[in-house]
Amino acid sequence: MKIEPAGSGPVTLRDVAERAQVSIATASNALTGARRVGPGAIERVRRSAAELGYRPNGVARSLRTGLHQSIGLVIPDVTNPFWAGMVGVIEGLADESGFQLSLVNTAFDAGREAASLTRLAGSVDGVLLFSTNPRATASDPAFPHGLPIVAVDEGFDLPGIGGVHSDNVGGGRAAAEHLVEAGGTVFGLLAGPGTLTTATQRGAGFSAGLSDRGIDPSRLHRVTAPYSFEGGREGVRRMLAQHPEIDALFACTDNQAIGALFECHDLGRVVPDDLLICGFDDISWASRITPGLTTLRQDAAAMARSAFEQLVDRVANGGAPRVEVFPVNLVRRGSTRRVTTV
Amino acid sequence: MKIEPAGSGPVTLRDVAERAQVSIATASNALTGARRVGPGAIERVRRSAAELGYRPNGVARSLRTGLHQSIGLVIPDVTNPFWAGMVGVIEGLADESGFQLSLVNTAFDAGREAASLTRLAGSVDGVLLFSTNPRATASDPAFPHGLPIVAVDEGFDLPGIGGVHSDNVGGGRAAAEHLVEAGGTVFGLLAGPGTLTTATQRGAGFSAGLSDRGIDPSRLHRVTAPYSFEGGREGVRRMLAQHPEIDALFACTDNQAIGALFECHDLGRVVPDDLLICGFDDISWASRITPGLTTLRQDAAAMARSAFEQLVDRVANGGAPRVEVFPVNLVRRGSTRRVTTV
DNA sequence: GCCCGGATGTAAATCGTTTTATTTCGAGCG
DNA sequence: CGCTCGAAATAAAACGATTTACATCCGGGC
Repeated sequence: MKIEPAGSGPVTLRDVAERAQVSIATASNALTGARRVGPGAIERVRRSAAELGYRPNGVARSLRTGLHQSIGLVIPDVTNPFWAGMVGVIEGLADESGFQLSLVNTAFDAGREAASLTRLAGSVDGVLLFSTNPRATASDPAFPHGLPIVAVDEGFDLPGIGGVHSDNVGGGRAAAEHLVEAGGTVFGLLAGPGTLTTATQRGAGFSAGLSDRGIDPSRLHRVTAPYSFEGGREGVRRMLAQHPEIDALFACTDNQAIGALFECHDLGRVVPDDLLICGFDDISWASRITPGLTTLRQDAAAMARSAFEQLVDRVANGGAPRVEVFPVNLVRRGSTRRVTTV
Repeated sequence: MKIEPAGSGPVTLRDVAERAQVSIATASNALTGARRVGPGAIERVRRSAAELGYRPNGVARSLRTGLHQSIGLVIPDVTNPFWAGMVGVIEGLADESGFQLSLVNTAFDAGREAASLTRLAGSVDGVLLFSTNPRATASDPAFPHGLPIVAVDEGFDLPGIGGVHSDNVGGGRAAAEHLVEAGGTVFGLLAGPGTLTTATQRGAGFSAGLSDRGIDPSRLHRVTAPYSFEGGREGVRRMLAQHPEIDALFACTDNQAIGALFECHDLGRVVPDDLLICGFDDISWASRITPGLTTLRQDAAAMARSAFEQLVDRVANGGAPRVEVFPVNLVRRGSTRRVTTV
C-alpha cells in the first residue's frame, strides 16, 4: 500500500481510475454502486481509492446531481433552551444519516426569514423551520416555493408545509384541570404574543378546561407577555398588581413560569402556598429550581426526530407534507403541591 | 419588466447573457466585477439579471473557485448556554458577511471530532472549533491539515491553529482575592476535568491567588467534577462531606456553581452566610437566581467576534494564526455578599 | 501607411463528478 | 458461420459558474 504523494493536491476520481486501470465512469459506478461493474474492476477500484485516500468532492457531486446532503435549520434564537435541545437531537440524527446541518439564526426578525430561506434554497435539500411568524414569511415574495419545509410548533398548517407540534390545547386543558384539583380558585393566564399559535392554543385549552370544571370566566385573568424569563417576571407583576386575589397561575412557557416564580419570591408571595404555578415545556431548569416547577412536558426529542424524518422522507422519497401532533404530559412538582396542614 | 417564465427551471447565467445579448463571460464579469466591462453591457446585464430573478448557483461557483462562503462550527454541546450564546453571536456575524454556518455537534465524543473536521473540510472554508480534547483530535490520522481552524477556549496553542480564550489564570486569581476579602477562611475548589486547560488554569490561578494572600495550601481543598449543574451538585456534596469546615467555594463554571448553590440549599447550608460561592462565565441564570451568583464574566460576544474575524482573515486574506486573550471581570452578587451584622 | 497598445468582447477550458449513449466482446443459438 | 443479445467498459456530454487565452476594434505615434 503506497502512501499518497503529499504534494499533488487532492485526489480525484480520475487518479483513482487511472491507478485501477479503468475509465472514470467505471470507477464512479464501482464506488457508488449506481450500475453493475465487473468483480475484478470493482475490487481494483476499491483498493485504489483506499490506497490513495480518495474523498469524493461533494461540491462536484452536488452540481451534477442537484442534491446537497444537507438540511437547513432556521431558528429565531439558539439560546432558547427548548430549541437548543431540539437542535442537539437533530444534529445527532443528521450526523447518523450523513446530512450536514446549515444553521441560520434569524434573531426573531421575520424579514430575515424569507431571505434566509431563499439563500438556503441553493445549498440545502430542505429546511426545518422554527418560525415565530410563518405566515408573514410564507407570503413574502422572496419565499422559495420549491423548497421542502417542515415547520416546528408554528406554521405547520401552511399549504405545502408539513410540520410537528404538541397538543397545545390538550396541554392547556390539563393545566386547568390540575390547577383546579390542586386548589386554585382564581386563575391567572400568562399568555404569549397573540401571533403565536402555541400561545393562543394553550390559552384556549386552559380557559376551556376551566369552563369544563365549572369555573366562571370572571375568575380567569389574562396577561400577555413575551416568552421569556423577563417576560414572566414583568407579566406576573402586572397581573398581581391588578388582581392580587389570583391564587393559581398557568404560564405558556417554562421560561415565563420560572420568571414568574422568581418574581413571586421577590414579592414575598410564597409558591405554592399563596400561588400555584404551572408551566409548559419542561426545560431542564424546571426540575432544578426550588420549588420544582410543575409543567407540561413536551417530548422535544420525539418531535425533533419526527420532523427530521419527515423532512428526509420528503427530500429523498418525495413524500407528501403531513402534520404530526405529540401528546404532552403533566409533570407534578413542588410549585403546585401544597402541604395541606388544614 | 417581464416576469420569469415560471415553468422553465432555475435561471442560469446563460439565460441572463442571452437576454442581455452578450457572452456568458461578459455577463459573469459584469455581475462579479472581476474584469472591466463596457458601460452599456454592464447595464443590460444587470437589468436582465434583475428581470429574470437570477440567483447565481453557489455550488457551481464553489466548484470552480474552490471557495464555499461557509464556515464550520464544531461544538460538543449546543445546549450549554455559554456556547449557545457564542453560536448566536457568530451566526449574526456570519450572516452579515455572507457566510453560511455548518453546525456539527460532537456530543463530547473526541473520536467524532477529527472525522467531523475532515467531512467539513470538503464544504467549508474554515472551522471554529470548540473542543474538549483538541490534542487527541489534532493527532488523529484523519485530521485535515490544510483546513484553517480557530479554536475557542481549548487548543489555541496547537501548531497552525489560532484561537481565543479568556484570562483563566487571572480570573482564578481574582476569585481567590475576592473570596479572601469577603471573609473566606477555608477554601474549596470545584475543579473541572484535568484534561481541560480552562479547568487547570482557573484552578492554578485560584491557588496562586490564595498563596499570594498568605493562605496556607492546607486550607485549600480540591474536588474534581464535570462542568455541569449535576456535576456541581454532586461535587459540592462530596466536598462538604469530607471538609465541612469549608466556608468559601470557587467553581470553575457557573453551571457547577449554580448546582453547588442549589445543593447547599438542600443541605441546609445558607449561602452566603455559611458558604461563599463564586463561579465563572456569567451565564444568564447567574443573575436570575437568588442569591445572585458572584462570578467572573467572560466577554463571550467579544471572544466570538474575535474568533470569527480571525477565521475570516485567514480564509480570505491568508492571515496567520494568532492567539488572543480576553480579560474577565468580577461581577459581585449576593452569593458572596454577607450582611455583616457584627 | 504601419504597428502598437488598451479596451471590450468572446470562445473554450476548467472545476470533479454523474449519467447517457455508444462501443466492444464473447457466449449462445439456429 | 452469421446473427443476436446482454454484460461490461468507455467516451463524451452534462451540471453552471469562473477564468484563461485569444480575437477584434480603434485611436494615436512614428
